[in-house]
Amino acid sequence: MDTKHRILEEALTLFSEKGYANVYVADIAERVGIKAPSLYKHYKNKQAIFDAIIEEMNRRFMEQASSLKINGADASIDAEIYKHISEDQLVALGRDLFLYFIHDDYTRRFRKMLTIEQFHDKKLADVYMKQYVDDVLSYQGMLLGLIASQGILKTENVEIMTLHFYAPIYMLLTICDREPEREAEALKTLEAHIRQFNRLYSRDEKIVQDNKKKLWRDR
Amino acid sequence: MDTKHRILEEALTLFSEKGYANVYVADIAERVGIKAPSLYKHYKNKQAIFDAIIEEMNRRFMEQASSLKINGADASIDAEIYKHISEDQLVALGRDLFLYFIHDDYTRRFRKMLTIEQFHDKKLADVYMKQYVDDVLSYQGMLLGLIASQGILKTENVEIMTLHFYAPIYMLLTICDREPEREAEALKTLEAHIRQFNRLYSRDEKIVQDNKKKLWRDR
DNA sequence: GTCTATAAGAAGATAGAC
DNA sequence: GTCTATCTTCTTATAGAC
Repeated sequence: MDTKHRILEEALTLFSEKGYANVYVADIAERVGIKAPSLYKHYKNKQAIFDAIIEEMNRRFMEQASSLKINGADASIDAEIYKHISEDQLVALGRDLFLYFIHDDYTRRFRKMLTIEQFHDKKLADVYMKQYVDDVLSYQGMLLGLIASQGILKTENVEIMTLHFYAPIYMLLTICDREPEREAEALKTLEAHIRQFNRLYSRDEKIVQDNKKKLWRDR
Repeated sequence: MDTKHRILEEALTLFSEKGYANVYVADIAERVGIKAPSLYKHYKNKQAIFDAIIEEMNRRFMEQASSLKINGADASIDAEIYKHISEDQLVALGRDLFLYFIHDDYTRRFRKMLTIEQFHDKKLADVYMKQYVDDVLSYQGMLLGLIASQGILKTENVEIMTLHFYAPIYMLLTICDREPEREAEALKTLEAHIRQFNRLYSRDEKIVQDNKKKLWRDR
């Protein structure tokens, strides 16, 4: 990897651990394996490094969003997929979302950095909210809406249903960001949450019971 | 208010807005109306001011916790209160919790400060989690457990039920901490959430309860 | 307890050789 | 592009008068 990009990588790691103000240009340089003054050949100053990180994140985020839109637009395909969704698939849906957020290295570091710096700059707070709250609710809402339209779920308010699905996942995420040692516990809670969510929102208790029996067999 | 305590107040305000590293001793002094060197007659150094804030928060928190325990211990009184809880009262319960967290000045500033500083010191992360996640879940879980034991709510897993009740509130709280202009929207969502929560967990929909009762007894 | 003056040191950034 | 040497500025903290 070229030096210019390695600087961003190491800076992001340090910013996510200590926050912008507590990271010194010399720290970043040391990690890259150069001296501080050399760093100024690649970026104008410390702030420019931070800005470049935000810019790269925006780029990645746009990419992701546009790829999601392509899938989301073709609702006929997604509807087919979610028509016969089982409880296990719903668990997998939540679990995948959770594990992506927590294990994807770039996402994790970027989220931590935003958490620290969000009150320093309102724009960062807005980016955080969009990326980890609003857009996820919007996307998950579309999926759950599809499932509901298939008559599997109750005809409650879909927005609130999506909140009920995602808010616990978000909470477990904030727990694991701060106390990574609780990840195993969080995964158990996550599964219990989604199974209970499914029981509550299922239109037919019998379906739930059948799924349970099936689940038991499949173990 | 005496100077020593005013220093804590102004420091907390500044730390919650900019983070420890971006607040200069001279900033705190200016707000108090003295010069920086005078501040050192009250506190040994900048870190001592921060530590004193944490200490005072611990004191307040202990007070609160012990008063909660006193009420919580006398379950017979609480049970009486929650025996005939209505949906509106449940909405009020969630709304009060939300508004306390968001409008209590000390709590709000302290939570913001912890949010910024949590990754700098693991102890702070633990304090944050205890105060805004674990202890709230524990207390709300006790209340909802009482209500459930009165036969009003479904006999689902109470821990998960509590997560379903509080996680959306927590999420709305993080939204409003970052984007205060969304408070009105958040309050509407909060009410819709709790009413839907109540519908989902209410037993009086015609649901086959006999098997579940058996399950509950056999635990 | 508050002030002015100032020491001590940290950290960002530049100059100029290689 | 990287280095060493150095400048500059900012910030904490102390000294000592009042």
